[in-house]
Amino acid sequence: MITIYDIAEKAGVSAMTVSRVINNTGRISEETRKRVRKVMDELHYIPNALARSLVSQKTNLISLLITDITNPFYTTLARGAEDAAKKAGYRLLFANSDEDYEKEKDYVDMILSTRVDGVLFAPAGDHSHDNLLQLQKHQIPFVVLDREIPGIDADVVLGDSKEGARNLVEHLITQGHQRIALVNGSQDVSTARLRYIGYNEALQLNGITPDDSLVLHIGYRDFHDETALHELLQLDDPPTAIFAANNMLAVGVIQSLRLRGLQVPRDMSVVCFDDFGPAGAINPFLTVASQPAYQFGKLGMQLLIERIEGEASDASRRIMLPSELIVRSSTQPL
Amino acid sequence: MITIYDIAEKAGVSAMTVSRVINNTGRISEETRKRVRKVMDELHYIPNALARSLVSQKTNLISLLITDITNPFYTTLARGAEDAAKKAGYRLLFANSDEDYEKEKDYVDMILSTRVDGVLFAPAGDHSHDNLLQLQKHQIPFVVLDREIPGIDADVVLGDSKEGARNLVEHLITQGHQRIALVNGSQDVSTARLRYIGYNEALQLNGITPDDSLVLHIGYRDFHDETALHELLQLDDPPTAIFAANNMLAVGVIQSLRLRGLQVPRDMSVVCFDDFGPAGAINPFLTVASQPAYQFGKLGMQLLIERIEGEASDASRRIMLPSELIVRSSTQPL
DNA sequence: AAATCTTGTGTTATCGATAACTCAAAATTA
DNA sequence: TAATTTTGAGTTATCGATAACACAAGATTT
Repeated sequence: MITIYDIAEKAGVSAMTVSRVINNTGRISEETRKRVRKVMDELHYIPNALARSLVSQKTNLISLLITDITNPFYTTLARGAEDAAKKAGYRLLFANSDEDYEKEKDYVDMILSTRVDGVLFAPAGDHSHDNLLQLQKHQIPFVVLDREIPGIDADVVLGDSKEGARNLVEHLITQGHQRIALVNGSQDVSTARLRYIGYNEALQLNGITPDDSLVLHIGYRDFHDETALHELLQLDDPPTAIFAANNMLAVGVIQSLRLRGLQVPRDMSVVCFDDFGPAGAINPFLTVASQPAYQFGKLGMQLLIERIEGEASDASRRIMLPSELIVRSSTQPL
Repeated sequence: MITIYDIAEKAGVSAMTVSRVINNTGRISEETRKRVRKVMDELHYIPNALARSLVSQKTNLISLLITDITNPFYTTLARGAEDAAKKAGYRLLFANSDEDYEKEKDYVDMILSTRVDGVLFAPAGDHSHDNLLQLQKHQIPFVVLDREIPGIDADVVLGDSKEGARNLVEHLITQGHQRIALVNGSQDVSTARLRYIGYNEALQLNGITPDDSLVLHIGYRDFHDETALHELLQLDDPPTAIFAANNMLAVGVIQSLRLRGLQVPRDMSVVCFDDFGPAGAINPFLTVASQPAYQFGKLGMQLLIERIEGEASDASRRIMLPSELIVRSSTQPL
C-alpha cells in the first residue's frame, strides 16, 4: 500500500510536506506542491482514512441501525438517511436488528468499537433502553427514530401514531363499520401503544364501546399468530373491518384471510399504518396512513449531524411528522 | 476515551499485558488476568477498532454497493449479504449508486480510503468497468453482483436473464399473445441485453418475427419515458402484452396504462422480471420471473469472504442462479 | 549446584497520518 | 547594513493498539 512516506521519499520532501499538500494547510511553494501532486498521481495515492481518524478522532462514519431492511418503510427511511449523510460527507455503516434486542446489542458493541461519529437508531422497542444507555455512557451522539423509548432523553423523529390511527379508524366508522379489530404490534413499542390509544379514542368519540376481544397484540415483524386471527373470526359478533398496525401485519392479515377464502374488501375491510413504497405502487389497493419515511431518515440524519458537529443546543429536540390518510380500495361501506 | 493505557496504569501492568488479556494471546498469570479484566469492566473499556485495524491491516468492513435500496430486489439482496457478513464477523458499509456512474465513482473513492476488506459490487452497468478497475488496481477483493461487466475478470453472481426472459415470453405466447412489447433497461447493462436476447429467442422459437418497433430501451431505474409507451400503444398493430425487464419498469408501465384508462390484464397483459418482496405479497398480482435475491447477497458475500480470507483459488468463479416463473393474474389469454 | 527451560511480563518499534514546534534562508524593514 | 519578519520547509511526539524481542525469576533437569 502506498503511504505518505512513499510519496515523500519519491518527491524528495518530508512526510509532513506531503500531508500539507493533501490538506492544503500550511505554506508550500508552488513548485513543491506540483512535484508532490505529480508523485501522488503517479503512485495512485489514496490517504488512509484509518490513520487519519486515529489522529483526528473522527471517522466520518454514521451507523444506521434499523429493525428490518426488508420493510419498505425502513428502506425509504434508509434512503433519506443516506442521501443526507452523503451530502454532508459521511458514510453509512449499516445494521439490521430484526426487532431483536440481542442482535441490537451486538450491533451496539460493534458500533462502539468502530468509533462511529454518531448513530441513527430505530430501536426495537422499550428494552432498547439499555442499548441506548450504553451509547450515552460512551458519549456517542445519537438520534432515535420512529419509536420513543421511555427513560431516554435524546433527539427523536416520530410519526404521529395516535392521530394516524384515529384517522384510519374514523374512516372505517364513516363507512359504517362498528366491529373493528386491531391487529397490533407488541405493547413494548411506543407506536403500538399509541396506535391502540388512537384506535380506542376514535371508537369512543363515535359512541362505540371498545371491546378488547377485538384487539390482538402480536408484533410488527411477522404475522405468525394465525390462531389469534382465527379466534377473532369465530366470535359471535365478528369484526367487519381490521386495522393492522403496520404494513407487514397487513400483509399477514390479508394472506390469512385469503387462505380462509375471505376477500378484501368484499368480506372484510382492511386498513393499515405505513405504505408499501415504490413496489406497492403496482397495485395500490390498501387504505393506509402513510408516513413520510424519507423525511424520517433525512431529518433524523440532519439532527444527528448537527449534534455531531456541535451545532445543536443541549436540549433534545423532538420532531413529530404527520401521516397522510390515503383512501384506496381495501375498505367497503358496510 | 478509555484506552489500553488507562487500563494498564490502573491495573499496574504494561499496555502489552492488557493487550494480551484482551486477545487471549501469550502467557498471563491467572491473577493478573483477573485484575486486568476487572479494571476493564470497571472502566467500560472497548478496544479501538481503528487502532487495531491500522496495525492488522484489516478492518472487518465490507462495502455493499448497490444501485437502488428502494428496489425490493436489492433490499432482499442486502439482507442476504448482511446476514452472511454478520455471521463471519464483518460489518457492512453501505452505498447506493442510483445507477449513476459518477455517484458510483464517488463511493469507490470513499471505499478505497476507508480500506475496507472487500466490496460486494452491484454495478450500474458496463461503464462501471473503470470503477471496478480502480478497485483491482488497489487490490481490493470484490465480487460482482447481478450484472456482468465486459472486460472485468472477477467472481460474479448472476441470474439467468436469458432463460427467465424466455420463460416469461413463452408464457405469454402460450396464452395466445403474438404482439408482445419489451420495455427494457438500458443496453449498457448485461441483464438488459440478455433479456432482449431471451425475448427474441422465445419469439423466434415460436415462429413469431421479432419487431423492434415493439422494443423500448429505457433504463431500469425510472419509467419516465411516457411518450415512448404512448407511441407503442398508437401503433397500427399495438401490443396485447408487455414484458417489463424489471419490477420498477413494470410499476411504471402499469401506472401509465392506468392513467390511460387501460386495465391489467383486461386490456393488456403484463409480466416482468423480479418479484416485489414481502410488500408485494399483499396483493400478488403480477406474473414474474422471480430471482432468488437473498441468495444473490448471501452467496456473493460468501464468495467475497472466501477471497478475503485467502480460501479461494485464483481462478474467478461464476455462479448463475435460475429464476422461477410465478404465474399470477396479470396475464390473460387472448 | 550449575545449566537449562519455562513463565510472566516489560520495552521498543510500528501501522499512516497530523499537530505542534523548530529553524534556516530569503525578504522586508529600520 | 543590521534587525526583523516571512516563507518554506523539517523534526518530534502522538493517536491506540500489537508484533517482535528481551529478560528476570522461578522451576526443572543434569
